[in-house]
Amino acid sequence: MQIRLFNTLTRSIDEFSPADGSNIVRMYSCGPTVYDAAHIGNMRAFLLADLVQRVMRTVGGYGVRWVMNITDVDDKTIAGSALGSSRWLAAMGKQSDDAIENLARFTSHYTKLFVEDLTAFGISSDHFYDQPRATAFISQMYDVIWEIQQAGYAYERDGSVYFDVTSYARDHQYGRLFTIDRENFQEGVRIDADEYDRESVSDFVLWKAQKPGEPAWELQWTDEAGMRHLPGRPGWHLECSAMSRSLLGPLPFDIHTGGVDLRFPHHEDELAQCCAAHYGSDDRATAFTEQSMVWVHNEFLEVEGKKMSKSLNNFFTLRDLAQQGIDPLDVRMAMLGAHYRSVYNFTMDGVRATAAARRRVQDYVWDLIDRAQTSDVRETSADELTVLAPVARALADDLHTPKALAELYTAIGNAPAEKMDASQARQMLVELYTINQVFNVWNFTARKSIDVPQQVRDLAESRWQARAQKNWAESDRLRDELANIGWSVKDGKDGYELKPLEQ
RNA sequence: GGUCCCGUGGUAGAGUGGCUAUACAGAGCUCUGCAAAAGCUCGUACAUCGGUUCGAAUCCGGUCGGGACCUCCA
Repeated sequence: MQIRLFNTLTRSIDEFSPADGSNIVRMYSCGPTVYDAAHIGNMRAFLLADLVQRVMRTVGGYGVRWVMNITDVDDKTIAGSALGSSRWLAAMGKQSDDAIENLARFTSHYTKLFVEDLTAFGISSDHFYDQPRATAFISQMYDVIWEIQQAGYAYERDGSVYFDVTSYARDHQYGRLFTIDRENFQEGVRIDADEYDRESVSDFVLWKAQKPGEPAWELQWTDEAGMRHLPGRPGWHLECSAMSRSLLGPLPFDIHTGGVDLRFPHHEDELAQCCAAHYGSDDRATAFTEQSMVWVHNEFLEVEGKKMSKSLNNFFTLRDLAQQGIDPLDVRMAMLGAHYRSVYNFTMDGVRATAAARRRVQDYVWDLIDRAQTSDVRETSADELTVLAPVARALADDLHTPKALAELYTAIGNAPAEKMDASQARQMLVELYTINQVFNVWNFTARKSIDVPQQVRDLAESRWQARAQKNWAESDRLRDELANIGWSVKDGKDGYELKPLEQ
């Protein structure tokens, strides 16, 4: 099915097709900086990335080569891993004298948490082509810097190397993902000019000089002053340029995802680097200078109508929510209830409502499995869908998950399980299973049989006898007794069903 | 200061010139000894003030409110 996506580069909803004409979508997603556990705002961005790649597979029928970077070197990770840091945890082991090793221990701790969070959030490790760490691609970053220098857009100052935005902007368009008012740039409220000594405030760092005690790698740099080694570490944008072209090249690849805040400066600078490096490389004759054909950005979320912030005490990680008894998959589905390009208002009531809706559909799935007398179902092509075709169409239309869910509920409402025969139920299961390859919030294995203690069985059996004798008082008494020990009983026509009471 | 987005029923959230999305919650009904589940039915919302129009939640302008970006934040 033809997929349409809003592209920040063109500012319009465009029909998607892979740049190289193949059936493989090459996609790069900005991942986390691993200095802390990811909060739900971060998770929304990763969910968008997962949604894109799942829609590409299931609705678009493509194969996907999906890369999500893990940033394991930056100011925060360096500060957190520094000797004597208050953020160093016992779980990270003992600190050594080697700053790079400390950085690696610190970041691998949070990388592990991150991978666990992804799994809990319904994002499958199997779907990744790679989750590269920045520090594993230092030499590829040297190459990018070298090429940018060859193109004439890099200069060194006090041991740091900067990207010369002014020169670049003379030759190429700068401000493609975000309208930049360079006239007013210097009046900006958050310029902290003392941090860098660069020629222009709009220049950004490619290689940041080492400060005492910091982990550092050696960049070999040659200019009019000769060749020297610059101990330092990569600038923020550099890793993404280097890793995306290393793992997804040749450029352009197809889709780049991230949060709206990354449009500028991060993504703007990233694509400028790729473009600049291309002009300094040996194969500049090749036609493409573009990094990615499509750029997809998700809006932010608010919490109870307010910006999420630590000072407002509304700052949540998935782990915080899990401690309050909230299933991460309910959070996933709640987020999918809002379009990715609109601000999503995360509320506790909203998640509870979503949990109820999710459970209702899950019960429907289990009812279908009972009817179909099998849970052995496979994914079908999105083009083969019948009753759920409108769901797939909504997903193909710029990932319109709220509309897709509405269509799903409508379709389910039109097809009650109790009116289906086995083959109808099987067909519906196949369609739901296929759609769930995108949503990934429902379970298609048969309803779990519950271990019922003998004592409970006995009480329930006595109650069934009492009912048969129309001894309603005794029956109700036994129901209360069961409730007291945590079990509910649901009467059917020729039997009853026992379930543990919800906590 | 500059650039830009948004304000919809109790809640969440689509729609974007005429045809009351959808879900959760709520009410009524069917079924049922009762209960639960399931199914059916219902509620007529679009910040505010003006304007354009036969007709506006939808277009235009003002006001109020929330939010984003403007160099390391998803």
